[in-house]
Amino acid sequence: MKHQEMREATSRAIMDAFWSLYRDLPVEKITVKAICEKAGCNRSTFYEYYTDSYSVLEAIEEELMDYVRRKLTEELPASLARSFPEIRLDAETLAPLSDMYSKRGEYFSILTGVKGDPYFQYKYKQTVKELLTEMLDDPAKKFDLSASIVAEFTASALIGAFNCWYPHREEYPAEKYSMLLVSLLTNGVLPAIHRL
Amino acid sequence: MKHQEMREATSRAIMDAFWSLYRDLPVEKITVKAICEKAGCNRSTFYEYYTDSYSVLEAIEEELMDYVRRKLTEELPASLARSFPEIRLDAETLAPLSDMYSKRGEYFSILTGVKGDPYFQYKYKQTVKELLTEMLDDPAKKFDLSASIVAEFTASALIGAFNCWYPHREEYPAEKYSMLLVSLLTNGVLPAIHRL
DNA sequence: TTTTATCCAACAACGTGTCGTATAATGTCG
DNA sequence: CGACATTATACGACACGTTGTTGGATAAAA
Repeated sequence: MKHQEMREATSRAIMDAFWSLYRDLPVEKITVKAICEKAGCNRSTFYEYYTDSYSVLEAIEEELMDYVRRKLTEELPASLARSFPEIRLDAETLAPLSDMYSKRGEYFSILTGVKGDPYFQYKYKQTVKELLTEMLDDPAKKFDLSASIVAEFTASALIGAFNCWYPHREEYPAEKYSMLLVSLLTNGVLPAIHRL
Repeated sequence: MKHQEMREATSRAIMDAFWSLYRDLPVEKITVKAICEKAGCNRSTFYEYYTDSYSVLEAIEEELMDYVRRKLTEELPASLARSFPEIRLDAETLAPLSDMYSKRGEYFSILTGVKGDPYFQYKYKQTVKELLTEMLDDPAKKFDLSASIVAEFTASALIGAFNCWYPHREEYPAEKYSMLLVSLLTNGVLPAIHRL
């Protein structure tokens, strides 16, 4: 095997080992030793790739965020543009989103869950917020605190709702879920409660 | 000083020491040693009160949640009842909330922030969700997944919005903030964006 | 032949949790 | 009131595990 391939393979083995531990344990309980035993590499080797357990988590998050950024700032806007002139929030238009969640759902679910990483939530929300504020007509409003609060409100709501739905995605169809979301976003929470 | 008073004083000194460290550091960087140096007690003494650093955080959260529960399930419903027959979401009616946030705002801000504790967020959301689902007319809906998603959506949104607003509370009046929230809840996000 | 990836063993440093013991203040009971 | 038991805390010591580093060995790749 070539050296470059080996580096990537080892780096990935460490990431995967970390993740399989992270499914069950909080970060602080995950030792470098345990990671290396799972990854099948020497503990010294670990330190040639990462500085500590947390830096593995960061690397995983960074990789995921690259994926998210591609989906949210390239594929989704392109898909929305195709629905021109109106913005149709239907299954076809939102395909990049459902694709993203079906492929990486577990990562989101765990990272934003009870034993997750608040710093990931922060980064994720930042990206969602950027997307939302870019949709504003008036560029001056982008730095407005009200706009910022609305964006944060929305991003948090979407993440929370996803976390609630994801474990039940088998019984509760994705179609129904995204319709509920669209309704919540366009009409507000209070009307939705009375309509339940 | 009486023994009981001493116990409470020591316990509180440890909590306060922990919190003053927690303002700057993530939990995993907070050692029992550092807590005891700040609290001015021996490390052995620490273990007579708590099992580890995390259990101090839990105690702080538990105390805060008791306060939250009292505000949300006693004072707020009482205040809402006084606004009978209509539910007025004005400053006077929402006084228990603004009181809570002005007194414990820093705790919420840090615990639900970037270096915060996702488990606290979970517990906090649970309480908010309980409050929201209790407001439903039809008791059967309480266990409905849709209702649960709407509640989670709302609770997450409120927490996120608060975190965004809190650091700017001096420039951005609480009145304006709560009006924005009421508008977001009753009319939805999308109309609010166009109205910004 | 040189560079590179990994392995291995050993190291000091640090934090952890648990002891046993000491001491002083507090509470109880005759 | 005074003797005794209880309690909160202090102190020092201990074995243990994890950490991050280092120097040297091996084997494959360039």
